Amino acid sequence: MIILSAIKILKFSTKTKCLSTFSPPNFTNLLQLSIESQSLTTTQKLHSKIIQLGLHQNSFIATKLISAYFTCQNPVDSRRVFDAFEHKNEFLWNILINGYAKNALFGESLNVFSQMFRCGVVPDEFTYSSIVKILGELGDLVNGRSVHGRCVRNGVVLDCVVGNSLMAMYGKCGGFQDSLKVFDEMPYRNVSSFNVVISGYMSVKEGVLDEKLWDFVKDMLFEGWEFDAFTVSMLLSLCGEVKKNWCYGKELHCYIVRNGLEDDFVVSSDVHLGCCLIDMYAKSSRVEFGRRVFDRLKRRNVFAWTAMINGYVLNGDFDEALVLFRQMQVEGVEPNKVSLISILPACCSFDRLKGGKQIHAFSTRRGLNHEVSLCNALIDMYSKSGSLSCARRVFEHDCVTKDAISWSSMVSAYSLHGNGRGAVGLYEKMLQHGMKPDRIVVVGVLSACARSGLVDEGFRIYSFAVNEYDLEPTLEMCACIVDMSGKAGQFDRALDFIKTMPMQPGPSIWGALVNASAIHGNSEVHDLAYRFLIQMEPENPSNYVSLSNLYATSQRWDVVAEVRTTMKDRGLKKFPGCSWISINTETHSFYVADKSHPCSVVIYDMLDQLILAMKRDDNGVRFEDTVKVYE
DNA sequence: ATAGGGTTAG
Repeated sequence: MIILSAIKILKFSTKTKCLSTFSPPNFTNLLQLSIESQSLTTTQKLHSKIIQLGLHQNSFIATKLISAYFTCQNPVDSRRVFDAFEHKNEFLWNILINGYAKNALFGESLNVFSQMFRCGVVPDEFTYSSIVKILGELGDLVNGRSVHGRCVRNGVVLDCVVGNSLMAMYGKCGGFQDSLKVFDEMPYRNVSSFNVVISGYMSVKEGVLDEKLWDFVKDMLFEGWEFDAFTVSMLLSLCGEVKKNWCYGKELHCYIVRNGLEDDFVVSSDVHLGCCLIDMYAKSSRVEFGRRVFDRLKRRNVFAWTAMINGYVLNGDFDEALVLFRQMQVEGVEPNKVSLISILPACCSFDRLKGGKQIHAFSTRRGLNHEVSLCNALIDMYSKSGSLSCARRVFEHDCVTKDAISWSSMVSAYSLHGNGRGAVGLYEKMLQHGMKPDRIVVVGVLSACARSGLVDEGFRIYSFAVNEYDLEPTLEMCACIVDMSGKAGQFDRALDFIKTMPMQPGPSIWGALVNASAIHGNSEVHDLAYRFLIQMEPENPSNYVSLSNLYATSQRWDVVAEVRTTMKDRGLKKFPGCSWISINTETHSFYVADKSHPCSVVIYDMLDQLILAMKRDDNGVRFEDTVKVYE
């Protein structure tokens, strides 16, 4: 609409040849409109008019024109305008550097920077802050340091924004200590300086630093600084996590309201903070509070919808997530890659496979199906929905470039489907492709070995990963080994392994052993493992239940009663596990020995027959054939 | 005009 009227003005003025209408300020306004609407054709029309009228040497107009071409992703034309301009000032050079950076042409930006020197133009603080940012984006610590030195020598380091950009650069290049040093030496700081430090603390992401970050934020408040939207959004992202220090999500929300920061997303259309709030509430299991924020947003862009959908998914409300996913499209917001990745876990069960396939088809139509992160989510979805073959198809055909997650998702898919050989085979293939195994894929393949009884394979894979790939063994990896040997009844091997483990065995280790010894009826190992387990986790009801179950199988009812009494004394209650199945959108759930279902008699009868069939299957009769008889 | 913040997969 705006741009249409701009063109109308242009046509009218051309006809009337009224030159006063084209005084420079008007042209800059028109160019500003074409920047805001990112319209290349308007920019080109304005450009030709400007040349016709001989206004292309006007520095205001040239600047806007260069910016306009950059925002229309036409850097070549920006450069043409720049080159044709005769009296270039540093302002114009800076525009060029930034324009290239906005188009991710960082190399060009750096070229312009050195060209500036050759032309005898002195870069100013604007130039330096941009260049430093670019070096940060490139992770170029070497040049970052040398430019820092130059900033010190020519004095621009005293500029607050240059200081902030230097800090950010060091943070992105892994030099957080250097970043703190710059902060300490800054003569003038603003809130952003503090924000950069906070962001640095967060990207280092070590548990120890959490405490220091907390202290830093407290000091910031103590010195009288006020959080701005950037500060709050970063702190909010720490709140959903299970770390004890950061349960301040609600307080931060209050801060937002008190300090008028809510206007950003309720009055204006900057929904950034709103998204952070939705995410924080979702991660704190308070998705309904997030929904209230969502409903109040002035403008719901794809980020907002995705954050809300992801919130419902995280909290297990898959139906509501799917409702919102449809609604966002009805309201004309196009889901992006992240939206699709977020909704996919809502389709991770057999009864939702159809929905998952629809998402897959949708992504293919939008040309997103080769995106590696989306492929990985699809592999996981298909695997959890029971379709190993579809998972494999995505892995082979859609997933053109495979990353560590692609391989590990596919390995886990085989594991989940009880195909240990398939998992091991794929893992080996991954190594042949020159992919370095990480702790997660190793856990995936080891759990596959445990499920399929591939004990020797498992041990071989473990020591190869540790010795040849310098992989630090994790507790989870070790638990897999113990689980694997235990399930195969090789308790000596399991116990030997526990002795040589590089870390203290935790509940997961003893739990695996308790489980395995219960299966094999090995009461000696069971007693040993159980003693450790109870000592470590006296409050976990599952531990007592497993003990009681073990003694129940050997009809030691006296011990069973004793365990139950202990549990009662300690006030522990175990909620029984349950299975469910959805038939025609109705969900039926079953507990152990549950006879409450109206069709209970028929169901148990079928179950007995199936068990019989499976037993017969052991003797070479095909299970599928037997089932067919019952259908 | 320059710096700092958002949704995602094993």
